[in-house]
Amino acid sequence: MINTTSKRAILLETSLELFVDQGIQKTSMALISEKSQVAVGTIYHHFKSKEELIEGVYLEILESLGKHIAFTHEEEQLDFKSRFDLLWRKGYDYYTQFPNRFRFHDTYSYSPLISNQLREYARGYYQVAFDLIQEGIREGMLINTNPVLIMRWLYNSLSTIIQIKLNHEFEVTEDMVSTTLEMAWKSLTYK
Amino acid sequence: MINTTSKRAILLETSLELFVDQGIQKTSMALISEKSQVAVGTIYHHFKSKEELIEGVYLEILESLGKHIAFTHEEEQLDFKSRFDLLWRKGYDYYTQFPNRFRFHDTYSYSPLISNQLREYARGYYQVAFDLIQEGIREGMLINTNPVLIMRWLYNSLSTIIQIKLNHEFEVTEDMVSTTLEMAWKSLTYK
Amino acid sequence: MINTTSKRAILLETSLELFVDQGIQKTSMALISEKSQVAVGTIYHHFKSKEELIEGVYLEILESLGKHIAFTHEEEQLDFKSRFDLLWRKGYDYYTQFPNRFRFHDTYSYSPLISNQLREYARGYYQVAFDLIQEGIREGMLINTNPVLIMRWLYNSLSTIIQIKLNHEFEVTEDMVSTTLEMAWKSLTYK
Amino acid sequence: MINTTSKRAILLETSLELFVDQGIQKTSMALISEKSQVAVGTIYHHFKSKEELIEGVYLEILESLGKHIAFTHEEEQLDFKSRFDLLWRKGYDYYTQFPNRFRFHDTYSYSPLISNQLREYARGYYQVAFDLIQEGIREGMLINTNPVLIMRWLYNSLSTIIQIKLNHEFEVTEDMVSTTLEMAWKSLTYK
DNA sequence: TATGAATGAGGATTCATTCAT
DNA sequence: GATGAATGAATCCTCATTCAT
Repeated sequence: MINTTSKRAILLETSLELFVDQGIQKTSMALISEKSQVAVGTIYHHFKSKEELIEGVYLEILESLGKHIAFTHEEEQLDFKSRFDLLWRKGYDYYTQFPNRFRFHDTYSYSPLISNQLREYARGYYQVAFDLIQEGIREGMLINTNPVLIMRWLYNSLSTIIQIKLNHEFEVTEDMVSTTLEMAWKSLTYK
Repeated sequence: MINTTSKRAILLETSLELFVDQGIQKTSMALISEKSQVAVGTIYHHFKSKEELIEGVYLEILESLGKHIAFTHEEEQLDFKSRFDLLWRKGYDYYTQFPNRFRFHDTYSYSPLISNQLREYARGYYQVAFDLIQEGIREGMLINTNPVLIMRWLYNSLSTIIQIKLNHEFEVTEDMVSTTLEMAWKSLTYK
Repeated sequence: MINTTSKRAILLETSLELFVDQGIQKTSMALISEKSQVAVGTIYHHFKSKEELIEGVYLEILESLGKHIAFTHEEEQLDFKSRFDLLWRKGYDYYTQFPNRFRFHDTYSYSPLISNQLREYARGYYQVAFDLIQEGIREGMLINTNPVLIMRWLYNSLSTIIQIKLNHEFEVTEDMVSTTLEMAWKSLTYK
Repeated sequence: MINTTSKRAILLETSLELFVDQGIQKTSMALISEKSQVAVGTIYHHFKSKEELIEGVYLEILESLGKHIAFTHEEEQLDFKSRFDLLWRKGYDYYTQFPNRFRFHDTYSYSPLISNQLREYARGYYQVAFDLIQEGIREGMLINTNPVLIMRWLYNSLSTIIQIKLNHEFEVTEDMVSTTLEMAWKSLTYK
């Protein structure tokens, strides 16, 4: 049983790497089999189809992200701005720690390979972010516009700095990261 | 001669549509041939390979964008904030007018299907934006951080609202658009 | 396991036949698949490419020839002329028994479809012949000229009579075969 | 008219070179067009099809060979052995002077790309050789075996030394050439 | 569960040939 | 005659998926 879990994990990890490096469609099941040292037939024991494997990768990323950004009981007690910063930083940490997960999410989350239904379902994993945004609006801390817009805006602010970091376009200093966070905050608050 | 030009244009347009609707890799040359009413062999007469066709689509979009966002001589005379707004609005107009071009750019510009070299080359088409950003920093109108970061930030601000509009997640009002623009401006200026 | 071996053999045999009958290039993989009752994909399971299949046919022929012409321990004891005749006869037998193998070798062994490297490698299979030639020269039984020249000369002597036999240009009698062998011997010896 | 002739000649020469270098089937009409600087359509003005172009190359070679090996009136007066040597030498000269013609003939004259009918027809070009052989048999200068066998034997003797020369397997000295000629003569005569 | 040989539809690309200019 | 854009059948090869072991 432990082995099974492990094979599934190996497959997800190998697939993620190949998907990101050469694109999902160029990555054949045979290649995944070879790189992961798992027979093709075995892959199909764990995932009914390539589509399900892709979905598996997607969900794994979001589930893991969800766990990473969840607030502890203590953190829940912090004031709004602190939680806002904390959430953003947690997202930044997560994607920085797992660059391939970021790349996958950034490239494929809006591609035709991920169904709307799945995207919808995955929203649950970052409900915490939505809740925070809605609280902010309700309490007058954030500007009163559509939460979906704010959600995307926040993701894009994260994405901006992480893309630069991963593409090595120039060195990203801690200063720059906090600048970016401040840009996000400033743009979402009144004056 | 007119026909030749026209065939190339038809191919680019049809390809763009199919690429965006079903993904580049799922779009076969045979399908492009069928939808565009141009024989497969003829496609290869105009584009050496599928790869070159993809690049053609990419460059066409950016070249056309470049023309659209260029400032007229009169516009050049406007003050910084006016030009900042104008550029953002032009980008918004362009992508709103050509939704498929936006979708293509947003989905594929950072995928492995577009080479770094090509991306580099295409940068020339939106040099205008870079110039404006650099002027803003120099003149103290924009915060003093890396222009590439600001460039991406601006693109992401545009992308945020356009994605929502195109995905019909909710109705996007003119009010919302100007709010987004203001968010971008506010985040990039001192106080 | 037996089936696997068998499929490879069937493919080599079918390919040989088609290559000889209609030319290598006119023989499509689809046709080989059809005639051999082996799916196209399966062919590629056994041979990475058409090129490798061609090489497989070539090597199979030479390897089998090599086994056929090898001297037994007893034969090794015979005098030079006997072994010379024996080798030539063995070659004649082999190619007469497997006409397609002769045709393939005769048509393609010096075509651009067989790489120099492969040709070089295959030389090992008829090292026996080279050894005999060198012994003959050393012992003064054969004229003292380059062994490669003699090797080719011998092959061409064989080829002459087999071509005629296979093309049915006229009936080839045992008398004619031994005449040809004597022509070869006479031309390679002093007086 | 002079230009026309010239284009035809250029096409034949270019085709020959490409056929020999990469194989007939791998040589596309487009490539011939490019290398010869003659538009594709123009090729089809001179040759109805690729097949006819191949035949053109084949016939050109044999016709030219025929002219080269023809005896002058004076040469006709020489004794048999002298004419035998002369003919062999002329063949050797011709193919040495035009290596590609040799390679083409050697590779393709017995391939399925040259029809039996054409081969038959081309025989006329080297009738001179047949005549000499038949005279030799009649006069008791050559062994009494089938002339076709002798014809092939002679061609193969030529081919042996030319192949070695062209493949640069080792340096071919004049000594070696005359040795080869002597081998051919010795093998075809009584004692 | 695990394996990997077998499958054949489908993909990108080539190419001999035609034809309007 | 000369040109080269246009054609679409045919080619080599890939690949998701199945299944007997």
